[in-house]
Amino acid sequence: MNETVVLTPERILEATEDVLRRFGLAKATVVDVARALDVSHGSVYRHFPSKASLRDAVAKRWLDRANEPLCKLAAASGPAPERLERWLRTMFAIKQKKVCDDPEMFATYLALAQDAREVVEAYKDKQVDLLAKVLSDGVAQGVFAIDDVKATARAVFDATVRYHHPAHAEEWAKPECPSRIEALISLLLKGLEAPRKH
Amino acid sequence: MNETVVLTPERILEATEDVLRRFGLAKATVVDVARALDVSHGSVYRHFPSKASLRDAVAKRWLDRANEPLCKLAAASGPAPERLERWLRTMFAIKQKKVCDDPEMFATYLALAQDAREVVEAYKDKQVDLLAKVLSDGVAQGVFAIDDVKATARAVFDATVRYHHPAHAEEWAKPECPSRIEALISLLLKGLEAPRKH
DNA sequence: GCGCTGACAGATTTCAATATCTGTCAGACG
DNA sequence: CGTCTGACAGATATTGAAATCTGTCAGCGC
Repeated sequence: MNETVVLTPERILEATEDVLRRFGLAKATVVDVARALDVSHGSVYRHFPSKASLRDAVAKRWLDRANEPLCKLAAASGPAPERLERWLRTMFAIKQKKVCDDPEMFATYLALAQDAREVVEAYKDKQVDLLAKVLSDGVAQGVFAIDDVKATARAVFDATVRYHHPAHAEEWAKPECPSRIEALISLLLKGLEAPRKH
Repeated sequence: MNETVVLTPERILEATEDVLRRFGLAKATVVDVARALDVSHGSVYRHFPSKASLRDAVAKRWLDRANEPLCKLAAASGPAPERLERWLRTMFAIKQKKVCDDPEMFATYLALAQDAREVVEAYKDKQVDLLAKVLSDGVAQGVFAIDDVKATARAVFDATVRYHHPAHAEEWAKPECPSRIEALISLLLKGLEAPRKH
């Protein structure tokens, strides 16, 4: 079965990710991808209409993989404040890990964030939705007092931009970073909390 | 008196600012500055040891001018929450105005922020100090409950990064921006506020 | 037929020669 | 004397010609 290996979008994405990692976003070409797959570059265009769409698809896959732990956390149960804190810290950790371990892919993501809005916007919206889920759980539990959950989820996302937006990546390794994250999270939690009943 | 106009650092800075505005950061050269002043470029190097130091000095002047209204606001009296909100909104407005009215200088500032840390770091520290001043006034007034004023001032500064850091400038013109600022500020104020005594 | 190839036009990138700029300094000029 | 000039070396930027890449498509081979 499969005596001659078929060319699938999946295989192309795999090869593209390899090529990107090997040559970097700036140097990688569609011809390189085709060479890696041992086909003509015309064949690649049969599956993806443009180089940009190929790059976007790779980035989307990468983002989806990165996002998985956050989806799970948002779906979990337990006290909302703890879950929110955990969710935020996990998001920061994922980003920081990526920027260290997979710098070429991170550069790709950064370039994408700059000139191919749609994919990244959708991804952000998804994350805000996850945040909103945790916040509304907190409201249901009576531990958060929030008027407009969606707007507040956005506000939390905006407030933490410094620790998840790639534009600030170079600051994440600094020694004072953890304590600043600490202060930020506790300020935000205090702002979300419902007044205690005693 | 002053029959032959003397070459002062001040005059050089003036001319440099003009040249930057005219040609943009990428194209402006020390030779251009010298030409504008009708001296040889060697003379400019008598007052500034390098092109970078000249650029930094121009940016510092520009930042100081921009900062002035914020200093005044921090020094004012009145209820801290209102002053904090006003201070933040003023900072956002200044940045937004600059990016519209003076795009070349803003580009200079952006480039500076990327590769000449010191000047910009000092400027940020100053702003955090101003914020801390307002917060500690609020503590004195009994309207803010804050453990570590300095750390909280940093947290507020970090939380609002999206609306004052040049990396996010392109988002400031979007229509949903004001309502997101609204949500962010009210979340932060809620986090700072002392529990009401009734 | 279906999927792939390879040649092609136009756009983009590379590369090396050339020009310009940065930063220095010995000496002119007042 | 102190300030400024202008020539200089090395670094950086510009330029335009050649190479490469992107995206298309007619036609080959299974």
